Amino acid sequence: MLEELKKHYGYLFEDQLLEEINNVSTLKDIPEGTKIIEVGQTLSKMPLLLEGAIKILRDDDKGDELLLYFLEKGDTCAMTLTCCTGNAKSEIKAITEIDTKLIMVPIQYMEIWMGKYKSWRDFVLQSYQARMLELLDTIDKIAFLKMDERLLNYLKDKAMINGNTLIKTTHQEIAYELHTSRVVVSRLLKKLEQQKIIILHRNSLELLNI
Amino acid sequence: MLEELKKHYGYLFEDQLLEEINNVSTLKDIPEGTKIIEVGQTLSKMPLLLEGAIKILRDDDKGDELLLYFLEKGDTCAMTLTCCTGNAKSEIKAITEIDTKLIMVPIQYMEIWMGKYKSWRDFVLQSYQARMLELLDTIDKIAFLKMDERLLNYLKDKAMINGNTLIKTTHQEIAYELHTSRVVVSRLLKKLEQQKIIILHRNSLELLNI
DNA sequence: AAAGCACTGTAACAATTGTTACTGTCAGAA
DNA sequence: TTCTGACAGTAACAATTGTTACAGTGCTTT
Repeated sequence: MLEELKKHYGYLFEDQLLEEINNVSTLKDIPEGTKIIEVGQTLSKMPLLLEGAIKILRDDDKGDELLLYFLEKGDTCAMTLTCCTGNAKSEIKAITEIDTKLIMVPIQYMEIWMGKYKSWRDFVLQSYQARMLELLDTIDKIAFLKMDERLLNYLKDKAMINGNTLIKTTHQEIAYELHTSRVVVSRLLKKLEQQKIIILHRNSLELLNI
Repeated sequence: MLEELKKHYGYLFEDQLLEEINNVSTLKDIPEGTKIIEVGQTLSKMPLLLEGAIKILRDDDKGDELLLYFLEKGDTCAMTLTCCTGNAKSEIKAITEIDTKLIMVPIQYMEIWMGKYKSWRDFVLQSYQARMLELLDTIDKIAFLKMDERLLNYLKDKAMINGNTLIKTTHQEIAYELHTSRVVVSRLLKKLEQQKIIILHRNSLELLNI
């Protein structure tokens, strides 16, 4: 595990910290589509991504859902960080977008390392900042863009994360993540197809003109 | 100034830190309606609120605007915090909502105190967390609520912050902050008046049934 | 007093988004 | 093969939000 840690976090953390992480953490391989964090769940470990991608969703009590952003390798879940400084319940839902490899660190080390390692402090602050900017970006998209632009945006993000212009998903799933209805998604996707921006298949679609 | 610092931050910071803050900071009284931070502005000081309230707005290049949240006493601007860990440009606009008293701390101390004082670390992390939750809340409102609900929500927040159910503003200003049009706001306000939830005046309105 | 200006009310209409309903298609299960 | 259920296409309509245009009202300035 130390090898992989060094590969992905070696440029951030000193050897001593890498070793500490290695000593207290567990490595996990998680298949695509697995729910790893639920809203309201109490968290005792924070994830550090090695490979793969995770989608972070907002979920409210009435079944409303909305995609916030994706996490990639080198990222950590800032929402987990917040759990160490106050409320311990998750405000979000996290699902692996593709097969993912990550390290779980017991959250008590978060605080310990904050005092001990500047590199860890910087990492935590940098994570907060990155997630903050992602949230702002999400707000921009919801507030300032129309559904057709949001949809195209979503497809491009998805293609990027998956490293593939062939996107395997259903109209219903897209509708959930953009918080709209399946019919609206079908309608707009059809328009995108007419504009030769995508090609529609069953259970998948293809993004052209990347 | 030390007196006021102790009054508002004494329960958070140890005496030594309070004194350090006192030594390097400047106290400012800022009248209502003053723009204190603009989008794209480079920040060299971070504000700590003593009295008053500040509204934080998202502003894009095309003149779109959106209210994100309000800051009150004891709060700091997490967006300023992000400037210390990477990009130095502000992503947001800040305007005093009422007369405001605050301390400006040169940002280089942010990093210094992070290593030196646990209480400062906790404060910074706690600020990040609070602002993160505010942003999530903002996203909930934009994504899941209709304009009439958002409007009422906005009016209640505004009344709370000002400590007054008489809200002095124009329909146009509300429209900007909710990112909609003046006509829509007028229309919905009229409905709220018919439902006996508010009373409309010129340049102001009154919130009933608090 | 008259003019100018910001603010509000309202109508009429357009565009976008949401909803319901029904149809056809495809893939896997029985 | 037939049945079933998930998925996609489409029409028709409703609701919400955005836009344009114009009129009236109160305040300030000239």
